[in-house]
Amino acid sequence: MDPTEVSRILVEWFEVHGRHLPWRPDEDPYRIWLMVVMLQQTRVETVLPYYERFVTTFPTLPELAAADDEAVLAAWKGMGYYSRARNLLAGAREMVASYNGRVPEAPEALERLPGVGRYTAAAVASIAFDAPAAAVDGNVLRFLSRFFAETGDIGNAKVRARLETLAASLLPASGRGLHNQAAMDFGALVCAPVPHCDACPFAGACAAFAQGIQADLPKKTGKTAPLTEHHFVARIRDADGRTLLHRRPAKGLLANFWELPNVVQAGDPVAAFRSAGLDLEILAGLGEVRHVFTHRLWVLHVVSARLIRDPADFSRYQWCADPHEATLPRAFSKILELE
DNA sequence: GATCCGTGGAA
DNA sequence: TTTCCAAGGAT
Repeated sequence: MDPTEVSRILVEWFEVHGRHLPWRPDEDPYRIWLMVVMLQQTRVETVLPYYERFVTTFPTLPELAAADDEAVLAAWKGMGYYSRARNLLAGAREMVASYNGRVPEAPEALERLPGVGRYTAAAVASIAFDAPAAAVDGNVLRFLSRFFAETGDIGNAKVRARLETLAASLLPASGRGLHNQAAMDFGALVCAPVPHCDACPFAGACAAFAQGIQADLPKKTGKTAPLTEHHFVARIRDADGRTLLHRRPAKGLLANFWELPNVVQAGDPVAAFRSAGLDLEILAGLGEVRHVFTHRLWVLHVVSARLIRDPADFSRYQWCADPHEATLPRAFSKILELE
């Protein structure tokens, strides 16, 4: 099938069946950049309400650039991968400092911004400026690997390069943003992990379908199972009913977020917390909470407790009257729901 | 290249 | 219940 024909069919499919995101061709590149970043590893349905909330809080690029870290994270709260929010803020400030407060048009310039990789640069440049760049995300990789019967591992760099070349060969002479959106949405809705070949306009041209191997593609290496970690978590309240919170380290998992005090499970809770500098009287067991991250499974053994004396260094602690109002990560808000 | 970084929906 | 994995990027 001719590349022009492939693109035409994709765009026609998109016009009828596609999920049109809340932007217009002439809309603010800032909003397109924001949306594309939010969509990284996150489903469209999940993103939409967050997007509305975020652009209401930060309607323009200069307003985002002028915000502080806390406000941006608060607007992002609940979407996960929080480095995206920090990079967004850093990127906005860089655009103000180096690009006259505008989103740069060239994919190469975009890719130099924090949090913008090859895919995001191509998506923003094509959608906002009709740049000739192919946006190759997971959906497109799936569609291409099936359409061309690429049986190599899509995690392999050479295989990836082949598929990116094929993606570029499908780009139309104009309307690249529409083409890219169509290809991604087609991969999400039709050429899905479980493919809907009965509803696919390419069934007669798809090399994998011809061989009956479409369900086995794309090939990818198995991921390692998440590491299981057991923690004691303490719901510690003072005489006024306030809950003790602890600020996580500045780097790593859930960096800088407030959490309920917790320690790796070792021996009994009293000894484990004491080795972390907390002298507690355990009042009761509150149950168990499980939380899965991409590469980690937390099994949280929750107790209620009373603080016998303040920790020597209280700088990373605070008493909180209403922890439901704090920006606690999901793993810890689950614990508040135990009671 | 391998690992880290969240969360929630679907099968 | 478990498993997969989604409009990926940084290190």
